[in-house]
Amino acid sequence: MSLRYAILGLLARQPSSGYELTRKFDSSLRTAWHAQHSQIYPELAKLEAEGLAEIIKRGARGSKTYGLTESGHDALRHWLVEVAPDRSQRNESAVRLFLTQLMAPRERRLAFERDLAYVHQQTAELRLIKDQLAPDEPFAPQVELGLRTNAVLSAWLQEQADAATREGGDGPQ
Amino acid sequence: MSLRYAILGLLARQPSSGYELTRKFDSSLRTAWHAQHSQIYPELAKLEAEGLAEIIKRGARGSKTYGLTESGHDALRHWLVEVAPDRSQRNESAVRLFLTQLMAPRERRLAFERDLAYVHQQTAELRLIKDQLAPDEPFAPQVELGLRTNAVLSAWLQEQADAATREGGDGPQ
DNA sequence: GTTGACATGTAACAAGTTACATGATTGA
DNA sequence: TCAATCATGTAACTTGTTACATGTCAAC
Repeated sequence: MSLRYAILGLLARQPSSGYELTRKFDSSLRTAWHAQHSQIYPELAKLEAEGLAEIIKRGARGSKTYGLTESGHDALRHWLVEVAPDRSQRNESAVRLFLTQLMAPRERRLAFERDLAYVHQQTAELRLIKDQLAPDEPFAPQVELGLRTNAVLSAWLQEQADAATREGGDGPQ
Repeated sequence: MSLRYAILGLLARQPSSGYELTRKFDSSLRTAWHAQHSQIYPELAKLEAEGLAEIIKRGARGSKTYGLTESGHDALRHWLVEVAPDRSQRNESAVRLFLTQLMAPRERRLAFERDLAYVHQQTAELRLIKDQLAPDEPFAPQVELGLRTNAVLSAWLQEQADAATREGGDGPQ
């Protein structure tokens, strides 16, 4: 049911259309939860049918902006405060890291460098977000956590890439 | 298809039964991928039918120990080296962190403390694993990464819990 | 003898992906 | 007018969860 609450949470922060939610799942929620538009639209319809969300504006090109109803806010608060978190994860990159020792040093080095490039790019995006943050923005700590986590990850990946090189990964490049 | 490769990867590290794999998904792979036995047994059957895994031993209580075939090793290597990683994630705890500002200071503080307890417990488990690691164990760097990531996370959670307390979370305990 | 861990499986359902399908609006 | 982006939806399929179902073996 996390998709449902991720949507309720995004709508609580800012009323949005399905299209806008889809982009938010690809940007701000990228590192937390993934969803396609084909999953979002039916869920919005269900939320509306159950009275947790409502259409608050119909705009151009048939767009429908949804906002939370009172019971939507209640359901979200209840989930955040009372429901025990499900700690299970699905993270393919982590599976790959777990299995890197099965690769030859050269392939392993390349895999670490590929991940490093991804983390660097993500860090650049986070820095951009941080610089554009309004001074009263309550979202700053989450950005800070992302930057700190990325710093640790990228240092580790660099160490591992170097170790793989020493083991016979025939040097950088 | 990550489940398939997670299983192939675990079998490459060590031939195992479905029951043993189920426990590994709950322990060593806990922070990367989650799977129940009801998903693992049918997947093992498929892997065998496709010639990627084979039963190498039948033990007590009907247990079947699977190992990789040559083409199983090839499929795994191909995935690790050639297939572009899927970076999308499903992490409910991250969704919750993203939404913490929607809670009142008191509830927020309790949520951070709940997460802190979980991270502390997980850190203790990792330290235990680290101490029991054989000196030649190639898995040590992954444990180290877990410890470093947890250190960053727990420092951040503590800062956030303190901030929530200052905002009106009526003090620890 | 009965509890608990070991061990494997299936069926019904829910969640998520991929592909298909359609149409509006903007800017070059 | 053409391409890109905005905007919503559905259908077929795959993946994952929950619940049901069965049997073995060891220790108490």
